[in-house]
Amino acid sequence: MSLPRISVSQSPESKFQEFLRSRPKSQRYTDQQREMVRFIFERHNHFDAEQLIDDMKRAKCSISRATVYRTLKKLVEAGLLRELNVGPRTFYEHDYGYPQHEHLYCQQCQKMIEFQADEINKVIEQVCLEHNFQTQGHTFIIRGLCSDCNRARVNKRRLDLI
Amino acid sequence: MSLPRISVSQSPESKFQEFLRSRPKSQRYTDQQREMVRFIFERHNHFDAEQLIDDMKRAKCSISRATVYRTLKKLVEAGLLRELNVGPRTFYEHDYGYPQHEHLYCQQCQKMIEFQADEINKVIEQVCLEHNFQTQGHTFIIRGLCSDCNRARVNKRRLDLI
DNA sequence: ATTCTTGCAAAGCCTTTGCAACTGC
DNA sequence: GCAGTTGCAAAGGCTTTGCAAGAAT
Repeated sequence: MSLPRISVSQSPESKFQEFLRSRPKSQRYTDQQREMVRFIFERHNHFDAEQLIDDMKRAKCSISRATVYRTLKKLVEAGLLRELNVGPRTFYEHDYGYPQHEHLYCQQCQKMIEFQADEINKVIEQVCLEHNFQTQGHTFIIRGLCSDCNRARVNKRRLDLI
Repeated sequence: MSLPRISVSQSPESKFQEFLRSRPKSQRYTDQQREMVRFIFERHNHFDAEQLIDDMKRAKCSISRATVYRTLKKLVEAGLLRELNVGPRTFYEHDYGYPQHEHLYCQQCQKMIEFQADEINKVIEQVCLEHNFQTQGHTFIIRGLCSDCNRARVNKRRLDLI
């Protein structure tokens, strides 16, 4: 959507298959999982489990709530999706084939805006070194009002004053 | 605990009282709230609602689960506490009287380590400028293994090899 | 006296789980 | 055919809420 894709050698689907095969107890790639992976990687956006279930239902995909939750978990493990905790909600977004980035989150319209900032990685590296901490991931979210919502608010205030 | 307090002119208690009085519909400062504010600000740590309820119960404070949840919300609004979303869980920590900082979160032992990094603020400032975004707060959490857990893991691996 | 707060228990959300039927390998 | 997966519905956490009784101003 906003950032350029990274070119990757495998399709998300085959990468997931490979992941499943590589598990200690080899796992199976089912029709439901295939449908779900395709559905998710045909779009790029941020979603949570319930939204995905609704969207897939609307698109006439036949998959149960339980399977969606189970498969989301596997997709995160497989490195295809990234979990994002905004407030108490868990969102998901593409990880595989998409560059590292952070988020602006509009508390008004719930929009997520992606941005890249290399300085972040330097900070992480340095702090981890200092604290002898072995990083496995990070979350950086800036909350506030996006430009649209901000403009709308200013205009409203202006009207209120008349 | 790890960072130096900031000197503040008011006690958390009176700051909260002032906040309550200043509300559109003036709100009341009750015994339960007083007990809770004192309990929280006597220590410095990260906690979630359920932990707090347990701890207060153990300390023989009489306050109901519902009131704890209601009061936590007010304390955040009042600027006394800060919400922290780690995974799907909501933690709280002192905000009033405590300097800005970010967190390392050990996924093994759940420890929270605080650190300060001014560069973060520069990044925020610049990104917000670029996107015409009005910031209201941010979350920056680095997840991984703390030095203790890391050492334990390395030792375990060493033993496994013998 | 009025209006806000409390405590309780019930309801709500989101997520996980036990189990019998089913399906990929 | 075996082992892993599905769908269902029930159960689990955590949080919110309706309401009658109680407390602050």
